[in-house]
Amino acid sequence: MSSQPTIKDVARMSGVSIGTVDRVLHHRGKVSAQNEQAVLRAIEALNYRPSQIARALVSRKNNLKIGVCLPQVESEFWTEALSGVEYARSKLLPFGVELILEYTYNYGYLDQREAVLRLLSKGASSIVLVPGQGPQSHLDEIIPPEIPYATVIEDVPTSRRLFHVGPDDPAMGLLAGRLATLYAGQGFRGVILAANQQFLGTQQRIEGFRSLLAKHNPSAVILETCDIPMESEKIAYQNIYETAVNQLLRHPDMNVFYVTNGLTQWAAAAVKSSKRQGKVQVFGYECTEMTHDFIHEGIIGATIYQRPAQQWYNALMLMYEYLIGDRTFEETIFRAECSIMIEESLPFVHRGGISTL
Amino acid sequence: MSSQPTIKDVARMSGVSIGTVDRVLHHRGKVSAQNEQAVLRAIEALNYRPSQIARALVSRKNNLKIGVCLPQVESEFWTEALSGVEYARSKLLPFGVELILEYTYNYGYLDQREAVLRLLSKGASSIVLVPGQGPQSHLDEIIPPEIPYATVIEDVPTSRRLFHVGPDDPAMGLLAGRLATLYAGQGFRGVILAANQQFLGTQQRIEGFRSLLAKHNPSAVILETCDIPMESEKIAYQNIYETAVNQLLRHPDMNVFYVTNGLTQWAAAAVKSSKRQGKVQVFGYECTEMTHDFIHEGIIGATIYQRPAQQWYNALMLMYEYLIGDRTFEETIFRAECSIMIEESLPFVHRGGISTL
DNA sequence: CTGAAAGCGCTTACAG
DNA sequence: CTGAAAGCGCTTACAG
Repeated sequence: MSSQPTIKDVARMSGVSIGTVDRVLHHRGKVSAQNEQAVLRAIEALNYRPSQIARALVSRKNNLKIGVCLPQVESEFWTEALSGVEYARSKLLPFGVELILEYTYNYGYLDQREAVLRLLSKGASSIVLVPGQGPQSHLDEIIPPEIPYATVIEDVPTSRRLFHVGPDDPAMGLLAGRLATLYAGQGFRGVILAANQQFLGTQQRIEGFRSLLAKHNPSAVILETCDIPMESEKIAYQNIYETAVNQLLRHPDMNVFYVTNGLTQWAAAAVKSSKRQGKVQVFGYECTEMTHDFIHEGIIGATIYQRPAQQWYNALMLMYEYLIGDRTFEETIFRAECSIMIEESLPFVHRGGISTL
Repeated sequence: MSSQPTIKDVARMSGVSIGTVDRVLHHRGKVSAQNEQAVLRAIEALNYRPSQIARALVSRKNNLKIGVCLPQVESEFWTEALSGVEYARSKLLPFGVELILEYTYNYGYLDQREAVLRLLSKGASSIVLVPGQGPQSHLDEIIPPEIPYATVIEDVPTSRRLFHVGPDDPAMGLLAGRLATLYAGQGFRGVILAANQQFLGTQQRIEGFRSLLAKHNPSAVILETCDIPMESEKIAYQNIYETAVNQLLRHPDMNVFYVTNGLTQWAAAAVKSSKRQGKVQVFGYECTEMTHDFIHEGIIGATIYQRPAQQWYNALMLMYEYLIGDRTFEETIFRAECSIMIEESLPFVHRGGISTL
């Protein structure tokens, strides 16, 4: 029942001033080995934990700045990611933390370099970003070594990133395979529409999808795997739509589309316009108003929703906890919790936002 | 860009001391009408919001006490609920909020009356609880009108509860029906094991389950619906196990068990011991280490996991936000987000805790 | 290397 | 009715 020990208790117990306790707490300044030991012992003995509240109150004046960098493209996926950032901002503001946003406009790393420089010039002391495409080492080269950073959505495991928050792509592929198999059953004849095939995640999803079929639905046939060019999101819409239309014409007997990313709804639109609904069902990812409707209509059988807002929120909170020294990472990969969107599960999922409201 | 206004800014703008501002903020003490107006105007003009951080630091001594009342029964469901309460406690403690726990030992309302009285005598100024069985009005009678309260898991919509956090039972029934249909397909021959049939939620789940079958799997046959007595959780384990064993003997051609609650794993155990795995698949609710294993073995096809820890955490945070005057409720029902547990979705779900880690 | 002091934004006695 | 002061537990200059 006695209240938590404070820095004062530690100071008294170890016979030093609270200033010195603070120094050993943060490894800043010099402390004699003797005093350091005494303080460490006292912390241990009292099981002292610094008060986040007091820390936050003080940091009201230092103003921590976390830089955020994500693609600005016209899609609901990134809009939703942004809403996670905004939510984190509102939670962090009272703790004296400022979020600074900069955007990239394509998935390249040159663009990203510019964005990172803008963040740094605005005073960001740490960064959370979606890595662009480029050499594995590009993040380490772009971001100065004293700036801690973390990745979201896409990982660069060989970089010095502090941690990564993102989906488990191989598992997402397996799950998609299972759902497609459950709905399409034995007569499975599918076409894969693969966008962003240069991304490791896309490859892993396809691999997972195929391996589930191989194991649990051996009679399933994959008629074709089509690459969807993705220079921009808008062009990608058209590309996938047209590709889907063509595939439907080419394969009168197909009954499944598997789309490897959030473009799922456009393949569904193609199915609808071709009047093949009821004959062809779409499986893919993410959750928008359109996918919602297509699921109700039965054109989309299921999607797997990776909750980008939640991922961004989690990533920013983790970075904050790290910055205030409250958190270390033994495990550096944090997997997104995904939701299975089928007709009967729609009522359970808050679309477009954070679940912890 | 300029930082948040503080109480000092309000004081300066309205030409009074911060003490006076504080008085109007909390309607305590007497303030001249003139000064009160000035302060109110300044608050409005600056859009001033008191810092929760500073407030928390001051109230290191606990002023707020939230009473919590839940069943203490030997089951992983309630253990998990408790872990949500503990998590909320750890988050709330630094803000000077104390959670007081009292348990009920059966689902009756007389027992609950005692628990509530104990909470009140310990100084609870608000209550969050799982309503016991009894007349719809019993909560309003048990809990004094000046004490705000909220319900979790089970609702009493006609009471004056502030809000309710709980699962959407009809939808959970539909979803279970869909999952069973996807796995069992056309030759569906099922037995329903219904525990706690006196609960409205149980009835709604069964209703949902049946109606999905009627609509999407008309050839499905429900062989029997068995009531499982639930005097205590431990007795219920045995009851459902024995009932399942008997049903397996009676119906050599059955291939589905639908269990209406967290006892799912015991029906699965019966299937396993009868050596009917591969022939009979179980569908039901919640997620424990045992269900996890049974899903891997294919004995359980799917469960729907309502995340009791998350529900409790959400409910307590909502109550806190209400108490500090930060929140009003236009909508009073908050639906639990449920997860579909099938073999391929197991990697996505953190079992037993809070997802926002 | 170390300590004393100021201050983060608020609440709570205490004096007028 | 009102204001000035002390203090919640920290961090950050500033002096030794």
